[in-house]
Amino acid sequence: MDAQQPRWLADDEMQTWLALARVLIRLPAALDDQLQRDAGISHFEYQVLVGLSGAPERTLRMSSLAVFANGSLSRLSHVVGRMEKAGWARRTPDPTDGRYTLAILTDAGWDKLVATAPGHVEAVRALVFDPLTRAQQRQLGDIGRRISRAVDPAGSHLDELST
Amino acid sequence: MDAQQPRWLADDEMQTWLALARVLIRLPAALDDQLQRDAGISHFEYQVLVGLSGAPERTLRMSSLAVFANGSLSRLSHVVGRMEKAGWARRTPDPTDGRYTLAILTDAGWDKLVATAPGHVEAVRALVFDPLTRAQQRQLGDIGRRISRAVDPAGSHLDELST
DNA sequence: TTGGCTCGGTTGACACTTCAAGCTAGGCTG
DNA sequence: CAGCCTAGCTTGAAGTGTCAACCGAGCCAA
Repeated sequence: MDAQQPRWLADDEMQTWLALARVLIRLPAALDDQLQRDAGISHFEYQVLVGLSGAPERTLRMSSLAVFANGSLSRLSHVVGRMEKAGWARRTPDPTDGRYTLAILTDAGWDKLVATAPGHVEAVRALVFDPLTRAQQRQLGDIGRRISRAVDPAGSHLDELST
Repeated sequence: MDAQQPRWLADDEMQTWLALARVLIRLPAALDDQLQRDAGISHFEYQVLVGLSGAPERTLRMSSLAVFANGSLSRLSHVVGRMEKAGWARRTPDPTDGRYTLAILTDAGWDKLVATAPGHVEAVRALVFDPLTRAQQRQLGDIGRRISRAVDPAGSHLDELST
């Protein structure tokens, strides 16, 4: 690193940041790969399945589902469109307020999730939890919530959500 | 969560995983936004600039650069193509072995990085380091390296790299 | 030296995300 | 109750990453 190098981080911070940056890139890619390989779906689609499966009537408004799945409404609309073609979901206007659209998980969608979830959970365990001590697992939760709060002060209380 | 819900994680693990999942999605997005807004470049392009800036002669083989920037050779090729048009880099066959291509940072590219880095470092500090205690910062480094190693046992020793 | 092999790199087609514009239902204001 | 406004959602176009096929330089074996 030469003398004109723009101001950067202290050495130990740099090591931490490099490790984190690698995780930020590689971990989602690895999880996506596992889902793609074993189930032919993206992590985002998986989150949509999980979101709907945990909701009453297996039904959620598109806008709520978008928040849950951490994506834009536009992206969700495209994806649910594809999932409708696959027979995993269907859409219908909210009878109580026609401005909303309800996304509903079909039985086929439920079956898809049941078939997919164990393998994915296994991958999360293998890549995230198993390499860490119990103490580190707890630390990671706290650290994640703190960073979350810094990134998006408004939405981070959603961390308390159930599945 | 109803009784037929597919097997999932224990409650505390679930909380940790949800927090981490949020970070995995939102933190890169936030950092990308900052770079896009302030400098009009993606995080990947930024990494390319950093990689070249720290190399001898500000020059690196495409394949080494791809590893450093955590991306595929194909992606790098497209991106360096765009950066060449912007005048930030140029390419030339390696004189010592024509099979390799050398990517070289131009003065304009160097200037671009110098103009961009401080703001980006600031964002990393604000979103990652500031919300954590010193102890957590150290923990995060260790945790990151462990997960890194689990995700990609081959490449994770690169964590020891300097910029 | 010539033919085949390996591998770094490029290219073009396809898929997906994003962005901006548009549509429609319901609320609100006159 | 008529017209406007807001907001949820959809849609099509444009940009970007991925994938697979391809190209060409050097190596090696016959």
